[in-house]
Amino acid sequence: MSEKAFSQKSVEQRLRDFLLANGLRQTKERFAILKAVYDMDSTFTIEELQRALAEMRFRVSTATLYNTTQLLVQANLLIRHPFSSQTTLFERIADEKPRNYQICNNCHRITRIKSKELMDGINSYRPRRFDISHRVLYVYGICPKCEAAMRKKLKQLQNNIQQ
Amino acid sequence: MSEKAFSQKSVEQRLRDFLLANGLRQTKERFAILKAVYDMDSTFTIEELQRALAEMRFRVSTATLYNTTQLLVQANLLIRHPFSSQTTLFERIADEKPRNYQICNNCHRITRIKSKELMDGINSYRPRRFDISHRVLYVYGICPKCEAAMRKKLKQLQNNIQQ
DNA sequence: GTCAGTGCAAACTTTTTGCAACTAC
DNA sequence: GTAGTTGCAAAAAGTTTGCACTGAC
Repeated sequence: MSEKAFSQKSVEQRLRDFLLANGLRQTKERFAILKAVYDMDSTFTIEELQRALAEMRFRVSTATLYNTTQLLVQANLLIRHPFSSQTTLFERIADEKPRNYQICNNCHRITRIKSKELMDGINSYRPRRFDISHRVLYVYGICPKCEAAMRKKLKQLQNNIQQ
Repeated sequence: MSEKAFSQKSVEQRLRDFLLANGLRQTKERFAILKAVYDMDSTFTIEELQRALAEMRFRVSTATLYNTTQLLVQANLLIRHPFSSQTTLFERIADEKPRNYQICNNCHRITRIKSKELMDGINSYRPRRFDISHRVLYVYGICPKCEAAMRKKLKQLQNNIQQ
């Protein structure tokens, strides 16, 4: 599915189309998981997704969750994130929202970048033979908090040497 | 370490400085691993790094590899990638090289994007209170190969329905 | 009725941890 | 000498797999 077609259909319809196009079945699990995914408002893990479904009184096995999230990623309804070390983080694909993140190398805190200029800069890239679903930018560095902490530490060390 | 200071020092010197600034020891393991990392020319896993070190006749434990890669990431000498599901992929930080990747949602093939315009668009973002080490852009979508395959599949399906 | 999809549990892979031994400072 | 580091092995965490059962088509 191309980027432009995004907001024109409901996510349920998009899933239906995807399943049909690929000869896959329309199971209640898949739609329940889709709903749960779109009820989450930030990034989430498989485990959190399972808890959310449990609160909806919908039990699904872990295996199905793994299968289905993979499927939703393929259907461009879900995005799979890098940040964390062990666990995979997911996030629903919510149309126009810019997906630009700032990540601290030290404390690993993640913040969204809201810069129209940056967004435009990224969106200006339009390859000919590659049907883009979405773009994600990660800006790594040291956040102000950690920077201050490091500076302080270094200063202490220098004082120790001088003594 | 700020972006500008990048190419001015050798990687060994940068590691030395980082260790000093943080009161950490200068062990032969850390420098051997750094060398191995900078001898790799593409992305690599922990396991591949261990093999590379073995070829250098340098044995290190897995635990040390995990510790040290984490340390190198903090020192802005190494970057930790998202792509793969299970295994973490690493890549050395090699200065000016653009880190813009195109990833197929279907076959997961990764290609580097070489677009000066895009690079400039991304680099124009300069936050005030965040010391950037590097930027990574991931452009997700469907590659031409998979697009063709999907189109074919859909066509076949439609033919089946018509029969 | 058939076969894709699901649940369950076991297996597997990757990463982390605890502790004794080592070594940079 | 004394911590910070390392190696080893065991444990933990996350993900995948095999198989029997279920339900979408």
